[in-house]
Order: sequence, then C-alpha cells, then structure tokens
Amino acid sequence: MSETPHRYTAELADRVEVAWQDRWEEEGTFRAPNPAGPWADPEGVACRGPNGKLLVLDMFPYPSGAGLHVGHPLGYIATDVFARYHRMLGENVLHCLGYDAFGLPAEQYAVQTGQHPRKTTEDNIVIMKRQLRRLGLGHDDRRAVETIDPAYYRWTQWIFLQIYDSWYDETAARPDGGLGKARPIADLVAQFEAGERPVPGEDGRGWIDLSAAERGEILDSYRLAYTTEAPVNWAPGLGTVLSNEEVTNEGRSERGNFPVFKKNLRQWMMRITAYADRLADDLDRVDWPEKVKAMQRNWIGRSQGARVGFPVVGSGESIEVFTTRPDTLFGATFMVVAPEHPLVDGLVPQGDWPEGTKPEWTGGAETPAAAVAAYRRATSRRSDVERQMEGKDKTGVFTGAYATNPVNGQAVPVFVADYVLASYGTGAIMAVPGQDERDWDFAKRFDLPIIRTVRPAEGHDPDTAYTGDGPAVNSANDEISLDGLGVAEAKERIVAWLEDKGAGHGTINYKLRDWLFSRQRYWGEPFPVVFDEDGVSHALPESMLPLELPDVPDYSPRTFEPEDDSSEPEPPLGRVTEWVEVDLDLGDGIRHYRRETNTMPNWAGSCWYFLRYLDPANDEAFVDPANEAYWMAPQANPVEGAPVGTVDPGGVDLYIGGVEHAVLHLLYARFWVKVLHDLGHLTSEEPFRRYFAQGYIQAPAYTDGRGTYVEASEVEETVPAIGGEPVFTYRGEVVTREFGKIGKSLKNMVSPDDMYRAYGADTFRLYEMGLGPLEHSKPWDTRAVVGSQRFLQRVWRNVVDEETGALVVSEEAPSDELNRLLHKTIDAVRRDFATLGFNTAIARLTELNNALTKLEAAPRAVVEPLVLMLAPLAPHIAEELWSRLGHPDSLAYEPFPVADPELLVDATVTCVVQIKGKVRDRVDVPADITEGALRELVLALPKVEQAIAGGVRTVVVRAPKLVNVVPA
RNA sequence: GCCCCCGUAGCCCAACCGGCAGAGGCAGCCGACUUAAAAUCGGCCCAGUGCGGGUUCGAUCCCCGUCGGGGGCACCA
Repeated sequence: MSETPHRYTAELADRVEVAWQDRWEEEGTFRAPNPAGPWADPEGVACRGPNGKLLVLDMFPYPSGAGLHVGHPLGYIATDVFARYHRMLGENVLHCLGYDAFGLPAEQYAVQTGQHPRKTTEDNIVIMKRQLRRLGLGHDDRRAVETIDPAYYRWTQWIFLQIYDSWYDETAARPDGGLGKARPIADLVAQFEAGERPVPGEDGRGWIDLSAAERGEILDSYRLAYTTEAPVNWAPGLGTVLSNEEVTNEGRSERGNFPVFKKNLRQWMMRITAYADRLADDLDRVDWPEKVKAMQRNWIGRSQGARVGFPVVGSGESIEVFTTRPDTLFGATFMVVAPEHPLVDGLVPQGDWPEGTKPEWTGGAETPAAAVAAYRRATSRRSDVERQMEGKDKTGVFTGAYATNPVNGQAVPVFVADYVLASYGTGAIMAVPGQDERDWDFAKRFDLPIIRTVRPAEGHDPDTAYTGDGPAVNSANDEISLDGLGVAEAKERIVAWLEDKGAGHGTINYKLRDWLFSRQRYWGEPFPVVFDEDGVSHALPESMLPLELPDVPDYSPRTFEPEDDSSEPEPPLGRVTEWVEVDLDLGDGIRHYRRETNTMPNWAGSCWYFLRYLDPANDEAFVDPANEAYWMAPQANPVEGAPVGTVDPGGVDLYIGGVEHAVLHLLYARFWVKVLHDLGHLTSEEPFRRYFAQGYIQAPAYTDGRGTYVEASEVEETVPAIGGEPVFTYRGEVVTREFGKIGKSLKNMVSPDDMYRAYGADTFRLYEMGLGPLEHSKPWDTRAVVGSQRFLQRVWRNVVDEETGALVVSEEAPSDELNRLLHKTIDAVRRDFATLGFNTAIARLTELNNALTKLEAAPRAVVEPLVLMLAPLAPHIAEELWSRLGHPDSLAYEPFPVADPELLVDATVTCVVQIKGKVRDRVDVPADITEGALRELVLALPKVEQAIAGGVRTVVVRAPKLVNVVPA
C-alpha cells in the first residue's frame, strides 16, 4: 500500500476524469439551449446567456482509420478552453463536434479491407468518439451530426437544389447597396416568358417557341449549379475528376498524388465565379489571419485591366487580348496566342511563310500550317509536369499571320507559344517585351523588336524588361499622347481612348474558375437530379428527399493505370441499373428518367455543417431562421481592423483549424453561405466571422541510412560525454532525426490514448496548451509532459493531503501581498484567455500556485479562484477540487473570478534610475509619486549627483517606473 | 524569381506604448527523502536578443541592409 494513496497520479486522474465525464453527460452540462426550433428553450437561453451567446467551432473532422494522434486535439482543446471560459462569463456557448464522413479515404480503406464504407466509417467514428470523450471536451453531444446520415444529407441535397434552382442576377440590388445576387431561376423564366429579357440565340425565337431541351440548355447557362462539357481534371488512378483546388502545382491529385489530365467531360459545376468579387471584397469584413486572406485573394486572382481587339490582317477576325498594362500598348511588338486557342486554325494562312519571316520563327517547318500543327502536337503531349521541368525557356512558332495594333496601325506578327495559358484571360496576349519579363525573354529568343514605353528608373539593368512605374515614352499617335504620364494615369487615358474608338474596354479578370462539383465515386451524396430522354436535368421535388445512396454489392470505383489518360470515368452508381432507371411523376405525368450517377465531393457536407449544428433535430428546415439569427447574425460592431463603415457580416464567433483548407473548404463554405444568404435563408453573409489558424504539433521522425523512416517509438537516444550531441539508434543502427507532421508516413505516431494512460487528460491538455502560442508549430516531446503533471500535483497538494485525503486549505485571509498576486493573476489570465494566449495563462497560474506551495497552508480565498481559473484548461481536476472544497454543483457555470482594480497596483514600485540610458541605480517609491517629486528625489541620489557634477542635459521622467538622467 | 511570417538560455517559449532581458516548462547540476532506485520536493546554473548599420536619452521592439528557418505563389499577361 502506497503511503500517499491520495496523490494525484495517472490512476487517480483517470478515476476523477472518467467520473466527471460521466456526470457531465448525465446532467447534460454542455447542452446549449436554442431560442426556437424543435428544441425551443427560450427560458434556458435567457438564464444561460445573460451576457449573450458564443458560437465556437472546430474544423469538421474526418474519422480516419488510424485513430487520433496527439496533433489532432490541439485545436479541439483550444476551442474547449475558450468555450469553457466564456460559459463562466455567463454566455450561452454552443460548442460541439460532428463527423465529415463521406469521401475518398473512407472509400479507399473500405476497398482495401473488403468492407462496406458505411461499416468502416461508422467503426472509425466510434473509435474517434471514445478518444475525444476521454479528452473531456465540453461538447453538446446532441449536436454531433454525421454527413452520411440521410437525415443530414437530405439537407445537403436540399441546399444543392437551392443552388441549382438559382441564377446570379448582376443587376439585382442587395441590402448592402451593392449590385448582384442570387435569385430563384423561376424569376428568370418569368422574365423570358414576359419578354422582359431577350432570349439568347440568334434566330430571334421567343421562349415559348423553344423546345424543352433548348430551354434547359439556356437555363443551364444561368444556373449556379449546372452541367457542362468542359476540360476537367481527370485522375485515372483515383477513378474520378477533381476540382482545380484539389490539384497541386505539379499537376497531381492532392489526395494520393496521382497524375491528373485535362479531359473534356460533361460534369456538374458550381458558378462560384459569379461571387468572385464578393468573395474577395468581403475578406475585409472578417477577422482572419492576413496570410489566409492573402491566399484567398491570390486564388481568386482579381486583376484590373483592359480587353483590346487586334484586327487580323487580311481577315475579318480580331484577336482579343486581356492586359493589365494597357498603358504599354505602344510597345506591343508581337502577339502570342495559346496553342489551344480556338482562333489558331483560322489564323494560319495557306501556303508559304510570308515576307519577312525570320528563320528562327518557323520551327524548321516548310509552311506555317505545318509549323503550327507540329507545335500544337508537341505541347499537347507534354504534361504540366514536363512544362514545369522545362523551366522558363520560351518556345513557340510564328503563325504566319499579322494583326494590327489599334494604337498605331502597326502590323505585328502573331505567334503560338505555350507560355500563354488558354485558361486565363482571353488565351491571347499582346506582347510588350519592354515592360514584361516573359515577353522580353521571348523577344530575345525570336529576335523581335523591343520598344520601351516606360522610362526605366535610374540604375535599371538595360538588358532586362522594366516592370516598374515611370513616365511613359514613345507612346503617342495623332490623337493621343501618354508621354510623360505615370502608369496609373496612362492606363486611364488609353482605356478611355480605346473605348471611344470601340477598340477595347476596361475590364476585370479573375483567375478563379467555376468549381467542379461531381465525382465518379460511390461514397458521397447522390445528386437529387434526374435526366429526361432529351438529357434535360430536372430537380427532384423536396418530398422525394433524401435521395438515399443505394446499397450496392460493388461500390469500388473503376480505377485505371495512373498514367492512362485515354481512360474514361465510370461511376459505380452507373452499374445499379434498377436505381438509375426510374419512372417518376415530376408534374407532367409518369415519365421515364435516368438518375445522375455521379456523387457530390466531400466538400459538400462541410460547406454547411456549422448551420446544422444550430438545429440538428429540425426536419422542417435545414435550420430554423430564428436559431440561425440567434447564433450567426451580423453583430452591431464590425471586427477589429475592418475598414471604417464596414457592416458586420455575422458568422461563427471563433473558428479554429489548420491552414491547409485556406482555399478549399473556407472558400467553398463562404460561397454556399452567400448563396443561401441571397436567397433569404440566412442572416449571415459569411460563415466564419473570426478564424484562427493553429500551428501543427510536430514530432521527431527518424531516417536510416537509406533515407527510409523507421518506427520512432523504437529509437533510442544516447547522450555521450558532456557537451556531445545526442546520438539516435534504431536496432543498433545510427539514424538521423528530423521534425515533421505526425502520422503514419513518418512513422512517428503518438496516440492520445498513451497520454491518458500515462498522465491523464488534464495533464495532456495542459501540456498542449502550455507548449507555446497556438498559432506556432511546435515539437512534441513526450518526456516534457511530466512538467504539466507536476504542476497539477502541486495544485492538488495545496488542497488535498496526499496521505489522508483531507482538505488542507486554511480559512484565514491571505496576506496583502498574496492577495495582490491573486488579483494580478486574475487580470492577466482573463486577458490571456480572451486572446487565446493559453501558454502565458498557464505560466501565470503556475506562478500563483508556486506562491501557495511556499505557505504552511493555502488560504481558501486564493485556492478557490485558482481552481476556477484552472477549470477551462484542466476541467476534471478543477471540478474535483471544487467539489472537495464543498461546492456540490459543477463549476462549469460558476462566474469567472473578477480582479479588483485597486489591487492591481502595488503601493510602492521600484523605480529604475538610468544614467545615459544605462541602469545605474534603483529606488523604491510610492506608486502615485508625481513626476516632479520623483525627479527631485532621483537627482538627489548620490550616484546621480556624482554623474551630473558637470551639469544636466535632460532628465526623462516616466513616473513612477523610470528616470533617465543625461549629463551634459 | 516574387510575397508573407519567424530568429531571445542546450530546447519549447515570456517580456504592456521603445524603459531593469526572464514569467512558466523541459533538459542539466546540487541537495532532501529512500537500504537503493524511480517518483516527489527544495535549490542552482544558463542568453544580452542571428549578423551589420541607423533613429533615440534609451532598441528584443522602429527603419535599412544581410544571413538562416518556415509558409504561400510561381509563365495568371
């Protein structure tokens, strides 16, 4: 029998923690009341949230087969601490966690193990739930939604139909004064029917004259969710197509790293480009890390410029280019079109090279047609990876055609080159080598003329393009002169001139493309859409939702050789004929339809899960409007740092998660929320009002001589002689240490289960929060966890006798000094919790506790606030101590200690005396000493008198803390 | 190549508005407890802020340059 049976050990922590987790669950401690909906509890809202509400959110976790590692809970603990703190401030806090359970990894795992993805997914969720529960997170357990639940994806499908049944009206006024918003497609049909809007098409037929198929095609060109045949990213190794956001720079799939090919396929798209401006502009209205905003702005890639037509010599055609530098038009000495540009065929003249063709322009071919054909063939065969590898060496051939520069009538040669991208701008450029590095390189390579139209700054290398600002030169014709103007003004002038001449117009261009929304996989939400015999799509009525994913014997996708770009996607649902072929009555009697066999990407479920958290039991609506407004509505004051006059967009109060979703999930969710807002379903215009990007927990990983990772847990460390570097060995072989993301691939998994066992959840929580700032990536060090345990042991010992279990706090009042320390600690900890500075909060609490440890017995008047302040970080031990201190109720809603401002300042402070900025003396003075008195007092100090024997130049007084004397 | 962030003790990190470089933890060392060890407890040691300039009475903090680390973008016209 141990002599200290009541010591705070891992075993004791385990008992205490599990007991409190049970009690929280039984009492529904963290269930947040809703104002409306099926759980309407307005009274609960009123008494639980006298100080308002708080919606705290974690990124939607994917239940992986490997279970959690110690990196996963970092954000969950942080939000939990924040949420618990705010509950103690008297706010109604909603914090919960659900599961994003559709998607590729689950399906691949299922295929590997021969089990149904539903089975493996559900098993994984069970494991993850157990691991998370053991962490002691204060989640509202009723709100743990799962995307694979038909009661959930019914609403994912419903939202899809809202988007499908909408179009973007550029001219519609928004409440915020801007123009453009989503409207029901029925409004558009009404406009066509009434003749208020011209029906697209050249034959002048009216809406009623069109066939159903023709109408369907026109509507598809407006719908925010539509099918179209377009070049898409096809990954044969995955058996599915992917969105642009899911393809890496190297032209491979983000998941699985398979090669991706461009292929023309009919696919579902989301018209996210309609929202490009608002998605870019509204970043000013949210509180996000600047780097994430920058990444989104970058991805949207808005650039202001002009479109200019260059008439092709000897043809009625004109090549339209996009340029951000219309001010440099006079320096456009040639043009380049992308190899895939549809105009190329029409450009190339029959017969021989024209007069003036330089030998290097021909690519060695006899005729322009041969040269262009050969070049196009060569580029189409090269993958993006190969183009990348070739660096920036410019290639291309002359098309044999010339086009006329509209500002000076010069005929300039037109080239085909792959440095111009078909997918950006108009797929054609005017080349201005004097002011563009890429054009400069091309001009040098192909011996083309270079005209500078901006005078380079002093010291500019004359052998390079000049892209900076400066006065225009060589930029005049009979009607207009830009000479002498700066870039900005020159742009304005020339655009006005072009518009006047009808040669071009100012415009805005975006890098953002529409979002490819279908996948040829089984494990996803089915599209609530059917096609009739003409191929026209029809929405299923709401009454037919959810359209359940059929249980099929063969759910594995057809995958191909990763390099086989001739393959075609084959969705698994396409094999379920009895499901695909249906007879339905959609309003004009029973007819035969074919279901959509693609499924949605797993971003679909995560685009709106936070809305379902608000009202998960509602089967009348995806969320009750009153609940949405309560938790998400725009607030009276905009976020800090927003431009003056900003109207708050509303949204989740705090969202914490890794930065890896900066342009995927975060952009998609913003888009959906904006559409739903436009359609009147949401008060909020943004999903995430405040987003905080957490750092990663990194762990040591070890490689052997061949560079292969070895199991980190089996590596031994030996520290040789003093001062020597530690040596790491694995099975006798010396290995090299590095730090990286925790996971299977680096073989450095550390499971939270091990931490619970060895230390308990509170110690683990404290360790992760105490490591350093939340936004930093930090190395995991299992050996260091013990420090957090020691702290909790010392706290415990200040309250409980380790031998008898008796309460040992003193009922005597604390000393003035201790009381002041307590109040300073309260003040600091409150500030730290508010700003997510958990590491410094822990340091302050440790300091306060260390002061108690030195006493014979810790006074209750200090212990109780200490326990309350510790509660958000280490809730189990805090609950246990609180209970032992004689409080029967959970402390979850106990008011957080308040600092007395009187006690934050000491009666006397130490004033630093500097001479010429160097500390030379210090003196204790009353805290409220006046500047004059302090000055006199310091000047009378012996050391100072000595130093200023030769006179005084200045005396800087910062009462009461500092005086700096500068002798003459 | 361009843009952003970060360099403080052996390691992770503090330092309010430009005002004494150190709060907390790990590791190390010494001591207490122990037959011993582990655990625990008490104590100690350790940097002048990557480097070079500048502004200032005074710089970890502001400015310029430079080196190192991390991240983003990368023919986007």
